[in-house]
Parts: sequence; C-alpha cells; structure tokens
Amino acid sequence: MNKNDLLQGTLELLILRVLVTGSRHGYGIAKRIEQVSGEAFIVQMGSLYPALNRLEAKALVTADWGKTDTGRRAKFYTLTKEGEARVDDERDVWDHYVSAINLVLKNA
Amino acid sequence: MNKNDLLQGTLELLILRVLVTGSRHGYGIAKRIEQVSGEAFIVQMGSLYPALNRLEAKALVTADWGKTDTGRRAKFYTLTKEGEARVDDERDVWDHYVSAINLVLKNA
DNA sequence: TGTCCATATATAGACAATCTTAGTATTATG
DNA sequence: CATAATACTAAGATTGTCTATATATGGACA
Repeated sequence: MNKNDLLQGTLELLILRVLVTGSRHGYGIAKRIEQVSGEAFIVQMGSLYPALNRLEAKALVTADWGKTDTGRRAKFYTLTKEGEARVDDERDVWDHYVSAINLVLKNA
Repeated sequence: MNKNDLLQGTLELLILRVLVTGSRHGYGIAKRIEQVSGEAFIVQMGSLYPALNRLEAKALVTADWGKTDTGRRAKFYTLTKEGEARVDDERDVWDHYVSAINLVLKNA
C-alpha cells in the first residue's frame, strides 16, 4: 500500500459521501475529497471518472450536464435515493472492516 | 466492497502482523487471522499463498519446510528484520489512511 | 484390522475489480 | 497565449476471488 494510493473500493464510498452534501461535478468531487482529507488523498482523474461511471451504472448517482459557477459546462452528479441508502450501508461496512483489522493489529 | 472481501493491500499487513508473534505455516496464519478477527475475515487459500510469495519476494519473510505439531510437513514463514520494520511502517500507513477516510466521512 | 472420509496443508491458473499512469480534448481566464 | 478547469479513455499493474488439484494424517466405522 503506497502512501497516496487509495485502497480499492474506498473511492466510491468517498464520492458517495461527498455527494450527500449536494450535487457536484466530477472535478469538484475530487477537489473536495482532497481538501477534506487534508490532501491525504489525491484523486486521479483516471480513477475518478471510471468510478463515477460505475456508480451511475449501479444507479447510485445520476449525471446531468449543467453550468459551473464560472459558467463552464460540466456534468453534475447527484445521489439517487438508492445512493443515499447506500452511503450508510457502505459506512457500516467500512466501520466493521476497520474494527476487524484493528482487532488483528492489536491482538495478534 | 463486499462484506467478506479484503481490501487490496491489507492482507499483507495482517500476515506480517500475525508473524510478529512467531513463525507459522500458511494455513496457521490464515486460521489465526480468522480467529482473531472474530471470523470477520476468511482468508482464501488462493489469496494467502500468492500474498506469502509476494512477501517472500520482497524479503519481508523467509520460508522453510518444517513439521507441524501433528507431525505434518508444512512451510513455516518467519519475519525478516526488514519485515519487522515493515509491520510498523504499514501500521502507520494504515492508521493515517483510516484517519483520512474518517475525516471525509465526518466532514463532508 | 482395514477402508474411507474429513481435515490439514500447498500450489496453480483463469478471471475480475479497481487503481495508476499517461495521454487527449475543450473552454474560460489572466 | 498559457494555464487551469473540466471530461474522458486506454494500457498496464496489483491483488484479490474462485476453482481445482495433490498429498498426508487422524478418526469413524464396517
């Protein structure tokens, strides 16, 4: 695990989580994740868009072209109902996962 | 992320951690991880041995044939000096990783 | 006692998911 | 005009899963 690498699977959770606070375009999602993580995560564009497409394919987000603050064309992603529910699920999975890893790290 | 799946990269950390407590053979390592994690992780043989081979290739563990308690032939894995140092490093990486994810999960 | 199945143990190959790297394209702004 | 903002894609690497195979041993049972 390299320092700046995302563990497989966590990117989608982060994206979903960011979208809970409202629709954003891809680039904005990436920047938000970087900012909120204290630059711990640098989201590569080449990781981001495939992840967004997967989320769309799973109907967890929808995508619509719109305009950014600065009047630029951009695709805005919005959580679907199913996506909202999914955030909580995935968070639980994540928490359990971390607990289990920590159990091992502590106890043997 | 499926419930029983290991996130890529964490298996090696778990193996290294288990070996801190002494040499074990592959099967024993898997069983130990399962036990200590409260069966949260079921380590597939098809994941385990490739991971052990990678660790050996990186010179973080050594492997020697020996005998189990029950007199069966088995390959025992032992942490190298470098492997010992690596456990701590990887743990730090893991902790930072979790902190960063949690930052995002909490703050947006 | 002898046979058979379950468990312990190791390995290999095909396949899948998801990341990184690197490259392209468009438009607005300084 | 150069740079930043924005979107996308393809190739390659890593690392997991699933499945199958092989062998040795211990215990159940005829």
